[in-house]
Amino acid sequence: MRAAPHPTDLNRLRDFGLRSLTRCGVLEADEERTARAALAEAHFQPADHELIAEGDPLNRPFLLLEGWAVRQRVLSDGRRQIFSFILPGDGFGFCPRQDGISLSSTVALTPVATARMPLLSDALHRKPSSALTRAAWNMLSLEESCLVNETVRLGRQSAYERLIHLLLEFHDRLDAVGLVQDGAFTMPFTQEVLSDALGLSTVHTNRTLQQLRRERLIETHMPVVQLLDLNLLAEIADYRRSPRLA
Amino acid sequence: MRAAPHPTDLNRLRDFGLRSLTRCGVLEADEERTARAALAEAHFQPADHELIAEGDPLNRPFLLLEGWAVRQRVLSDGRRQIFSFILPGDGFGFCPRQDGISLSSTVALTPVATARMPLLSDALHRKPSSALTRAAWNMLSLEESCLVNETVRLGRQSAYERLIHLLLEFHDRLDAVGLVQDGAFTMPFTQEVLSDALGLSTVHTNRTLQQLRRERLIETHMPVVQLLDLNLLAEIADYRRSPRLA
DNA sequence: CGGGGGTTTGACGAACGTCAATCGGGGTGG
DNA sequence: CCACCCCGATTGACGTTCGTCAAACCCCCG
Repeated sequence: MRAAPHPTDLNRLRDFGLRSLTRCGVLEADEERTARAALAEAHFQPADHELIAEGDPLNRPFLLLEGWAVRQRVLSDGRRQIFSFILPGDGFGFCPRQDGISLSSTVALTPVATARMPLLSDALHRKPSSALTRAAWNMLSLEESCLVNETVRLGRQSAYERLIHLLLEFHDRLDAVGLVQDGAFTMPFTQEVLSDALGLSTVHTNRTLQQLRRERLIETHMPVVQLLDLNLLAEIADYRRSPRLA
Repeated sequence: MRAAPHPTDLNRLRDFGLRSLTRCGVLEADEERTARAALAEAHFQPADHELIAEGDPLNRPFLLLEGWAVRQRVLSDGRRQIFSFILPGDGFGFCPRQDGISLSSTVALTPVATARMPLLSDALHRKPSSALTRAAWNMLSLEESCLVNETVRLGRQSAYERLIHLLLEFHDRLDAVGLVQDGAFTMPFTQEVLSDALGLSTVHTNRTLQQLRRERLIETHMPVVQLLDLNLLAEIADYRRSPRLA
């Protein structure tokens, strides 16, 4: 828990949360009431907090309102693979099975604000026409498409391509929730985190970043990254915009 | 289309399909009728047939009754990444969104037998207590856990560990549908396919296979592979049995 | 007997990892 | 205000894993 946040902050977080839930259309009156009530009680956790541990039941849906988190698995000798990033507006902690067990752990990269959102797992089993139901599906579906992108990066792309591809994914996902300005966004974590997502050593990640800067494809004033030529970058990395973000 | 299959064959396939649908419990009477009707019309496709193309709508669920298929993406320069294998008893071609679009293509590795199974996507939106609904969720859920395993292999494991890990996954998944005898199973495709799943060159895959044979960890009489010491293999590759298979 | 696809081999090179030292900036205690 | 410290970024030297290329081999089939 952080220090008590300013009320204005809470309002901003609540509005942000509502926008995430209504991305597929307007909510029913009762849904909106429930959502507002849930969003009124935001939780704040510090960086490195383990939000979900391996083995935890996946029956407590959350909405991430602020900050970054990752889903990762740690091998017995300490190697870590980050396989997905959770960004503001993303849901996590739920799965369509009632008896789902997490096979990975979910960890906050930065201080985060989250809200319990039981609504999300309820929505999964309702009429597919409801806006909330579609929003919940969208979240699961985006997760899968990101996982597929990750396997392609890791399996068949060079370090150079991989890094660009991941940066573009960040750009598009953050852009969809209004967190990009002028091609610039915040990447509030160390190069080690980036390396564990890209399957590279930190040294090599560092050198690849330098190369991108030298070639004037990106500019960094950490933690802010700016992509200088989206189209060129997308071509280099064979990046395909995800229709799930629209 | 292959030559018309022998009726005994059709019966075997139908029974196999029913077992897959009832893995989570007995079906309702009407569900079973619908399933039997669908299974009565098996489709047969040759190897290399593209079952689902990139961009196809994901609204036609199938059940794979026989043979192997993969989901893959091909980069613009021809590099291919296979990110998941579809085995007998697995469902494919559906997704919880109504407007889902496939971002990858699904291709038969061998001649395959499939059955249209609209029942599966209907089930997604029904009461979570139904056996069929749980079976449908199970399929999607297994898919995700396999994707996570794949990213860990590709991102943080050596060629040697990767290969073992994937072989163990094949073993467990095939075992769950009765296609393993004595630790031996059929892997009916070329080393190139294996390489495209492991993110390796065929040459290196070949050498890694040889190493496993030399160390007497596996035996091969292609296309049959036998794993000689499951526990040792699992320890080497940090392999964790998936609870989703039970 | 010839041909073709898949497997195997060897030689070589490139991409990436490891180790260890250095740098740089923000925070902290004196 | 300054010295110190610590963590993360950076650099260099070197090693290893894995990729590439090209040839040979093997087996099945026509």
